[in-house]
Amino acid sequence: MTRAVPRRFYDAGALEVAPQLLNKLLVRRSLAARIVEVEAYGGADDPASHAYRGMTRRNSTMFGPPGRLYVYFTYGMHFCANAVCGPAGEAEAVLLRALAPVSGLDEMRQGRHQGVRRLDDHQLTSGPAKLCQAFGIGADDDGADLVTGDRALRLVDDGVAPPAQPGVSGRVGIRVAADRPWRFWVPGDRNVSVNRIS
DNA sequence: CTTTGGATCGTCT
DNA sequence: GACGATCCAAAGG
Repeated sequence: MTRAVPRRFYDAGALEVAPQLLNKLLVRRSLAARIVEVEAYGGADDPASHAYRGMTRRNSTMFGPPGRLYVYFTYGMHFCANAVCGPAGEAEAVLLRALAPVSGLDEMRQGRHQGVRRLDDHQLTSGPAKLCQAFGIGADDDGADLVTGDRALRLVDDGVAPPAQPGVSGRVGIRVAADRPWRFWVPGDRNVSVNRIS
């Protein structure tokens, strides 16, 4: 059975919500994929967070109510997506780093028409920018409500529990506070983006 | 197999 | 004006 993830799920801080997000499903129309890797980002207390230096036009969704999607543009060509957590104003969020495709693989493959070579299933959503390409997530989806599905993006629970003992490591791709063990993944899943442990 | 560099531009200093 | 919560292809061992 499948049920929507309720608003109160996001009330806790990002560090608490992040591992609970593992094995939940991201759904958009006929597309569905299981969350297998995430990272927690704090607010004013986390130097690696976009919210560290206060609210700006770019990060304002982080400062809003929980349960919404914070989408940002980076490296001149990539989007990444986060689930906003905690009370409004705290500006905490969980970055979706990797998914395991469940349905709609052909459409995901189309969204990711990059090079000429054929992509294996486990390469469709195995990275924060890749999963946005596969799901067609862009600037228009910043602020999307994951509970009401106002942009067709929802998080649902199909009964698969989060792993009792998730993989844990420092966060990827940041320079400051990289030692905080705030990255979590489903052990053994082939879609996890980085397999180095540190 | 690992390492490196290019792409590409909105955001903040 | 510098730099990213990245990805990919090409070069190197």
